[in-house]
Amino acid sequence: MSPRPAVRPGGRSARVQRAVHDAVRELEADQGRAALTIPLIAARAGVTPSTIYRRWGDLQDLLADVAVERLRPETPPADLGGLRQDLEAWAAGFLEEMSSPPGRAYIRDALTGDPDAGNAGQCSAYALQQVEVILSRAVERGEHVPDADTVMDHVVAPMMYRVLFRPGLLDAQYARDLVATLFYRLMPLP
Amino acid sequence: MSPRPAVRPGGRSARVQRAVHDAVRELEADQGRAALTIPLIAARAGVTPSTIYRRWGDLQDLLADVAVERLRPETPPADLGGLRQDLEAWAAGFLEEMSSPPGRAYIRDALTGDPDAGNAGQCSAYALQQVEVILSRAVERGEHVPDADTVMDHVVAPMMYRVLFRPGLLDAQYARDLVATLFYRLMPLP
DNA sequence: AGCTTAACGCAAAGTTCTTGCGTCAAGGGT
DNA sequence: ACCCTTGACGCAAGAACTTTGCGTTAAGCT
Repeated sequence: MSPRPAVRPGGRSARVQRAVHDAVRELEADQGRAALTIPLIAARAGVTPSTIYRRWGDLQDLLADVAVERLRPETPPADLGGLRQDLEAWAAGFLEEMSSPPGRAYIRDALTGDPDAGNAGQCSAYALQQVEVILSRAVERGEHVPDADTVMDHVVAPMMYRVLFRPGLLDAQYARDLVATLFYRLMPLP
Repeated sequence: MSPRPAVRPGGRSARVQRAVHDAVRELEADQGRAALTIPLIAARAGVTPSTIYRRWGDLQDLLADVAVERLRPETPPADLGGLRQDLEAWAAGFLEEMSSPPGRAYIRDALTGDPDAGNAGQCSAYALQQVEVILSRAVERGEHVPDADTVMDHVVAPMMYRVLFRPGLLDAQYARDLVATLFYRLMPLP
């Protein structure tokens, strides 16, 4: 995993981490990402630069840490009463969030400087978890459901691919089309 | 697009670009990516650091430029006589290349520091082009073929998603399984 | 051949990064 | 409740990297 701290999560360390994360978000909003430097962030957070260098390593690692936190879903997927509706709504919201400029920036931050894909893996785990909530609710209703990996491969992956590699080919309908393809062609036969 | 030069592609500029690109690859092989710095690259290439700063901006932009060049396919996809065989072979080779440590590193380099996804878009265009070669050959044979975008969404995208977000879930069989799913479930009905 | 101008080298100034050392406080034990 | 151990922080000096102005070179054009 990346240099996520959490070694001694007590009072002071936690305070520093929060101050630094807040400083990153404030400066990012104020000055834009290109203006971010570690000395600047440290000054805003009220710590010395060397503290950040020691805990996070470099700017990329710090931004990756912040990005993963920002990409964590805040609420479970809405329950609309049926698998198809739940998946469509979740996929549309997910695509909306990920294709926005800040969303794309966070994804790229989470991907960079991360040889073993620890941060990126965490993001994928968040999405997988949301999908599994939707699927297990559908199972309880007695619906036929696809594998979570099938949803990841044929709904989440195409959206993320276009977000990262082919921006401009994205709208809310695309998410619904992928779910439709999942239902009409990829669903296990009942 | 990124600060790719090409403004005055004449003798000297071309020489400098080649020397710098070569220096990046040599140092990357010798010392590892973590050791790369612009002054080091400049020294190896026989230019002054300011030349690199002016032409490429920073290390990320330079690495992205090198990565796109390295990710350009060197040969058209093999013609094995049938769409399914061609796609399976190409997908397996593509996955093999992209999932290798250097492959993943190049992809991440191409993605980073690239707000408008110019470099990443180029990589996707390379893959699309290869797919289109395979598909148009199949059309000439009179085979039924899927859309290129369908192949991108349901074969290329899942592979790239796992390369970036879920390493460890990858083997050559996965590529073949995706092509099999394309054929049995996603193909247009004849 | 001469002209125009993008691109390069050099060097100085500014900023960022690294590192050693002393200090502080979190977590744990007596 | 108090002390002990140790990870984390602040400070400051030194090193490395980045930026920038200016003179020079050579590519592309007429």
